[in-house]
Amino acid sequence: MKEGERFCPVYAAIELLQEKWTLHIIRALLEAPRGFNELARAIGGCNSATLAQRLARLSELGVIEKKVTSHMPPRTCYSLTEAGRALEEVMRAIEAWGRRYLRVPG
Amino acid sequence: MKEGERFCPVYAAIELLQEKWTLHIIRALLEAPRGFNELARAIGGCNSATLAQRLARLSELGVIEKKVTSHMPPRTCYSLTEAGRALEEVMRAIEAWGRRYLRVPG
DNA sequence: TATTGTTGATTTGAAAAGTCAAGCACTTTA
DNA sequence: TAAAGTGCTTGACTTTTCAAATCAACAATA
Repeated sequence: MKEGERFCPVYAAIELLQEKWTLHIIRALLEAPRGFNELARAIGGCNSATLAQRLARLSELGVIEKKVTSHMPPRTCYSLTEAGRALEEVMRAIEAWGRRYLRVPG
Repeated sequence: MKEGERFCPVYAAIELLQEKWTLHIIRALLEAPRGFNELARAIGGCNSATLAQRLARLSELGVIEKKVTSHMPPRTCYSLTEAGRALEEVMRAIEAWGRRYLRVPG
């Protein structure tokens, strides 16, 4: 919450997007729906405990959707909801900025 | 780095923006240049140790600029560089998304 | 047939990151 | 004269993230 205790959706959006791995998850899911481990690999090796927590939170907020297609062996599919897909504009802005202003360090 | 060890500017941009407080800092500085404590208050009470570290990193990457106008009593002014100002588009996208999709919880 | 490798998680203890409170040396305000 | 403000730094403490082990069931390999 913060910012004088009244709810600010922009502050809340920033709080959400700045959680570690969240933007990477969005980026990967914008590309294609994925399973749990597949997603972990796609975003560059997030550990499963953190990933599970992020996915739970994003699901709870209605940004992503989880479909279980098999129980044992486990098989799940995570995809973006409409709200999630709307983050494509944020991603595009970040991509454009990164390509324009970030260079290989050293 | 990650993503097969070759440098990906988009991955790097995400890594930068997902550091805690970074987006809040950008947002506050897009509004106006500010001093250290003023900035801490504006973004909702980030502690000084973390803030100092974030500002150092952003400065190093050329996103913000630090000007010392007085040594004792100390007085500094942080502002965005061109690269920093270019993040306005990212902020605008985040703002639009937050207002459209985030509601007061409960 | 037996081993190995998948799948989506959860649990562990240890490492890393972030927070908190105090303090610095000095000016301005009350 | 005292209190409050400036921009940080330091060391102790708490929270978050981490890698590794583990699970049951099946597929593919040896």
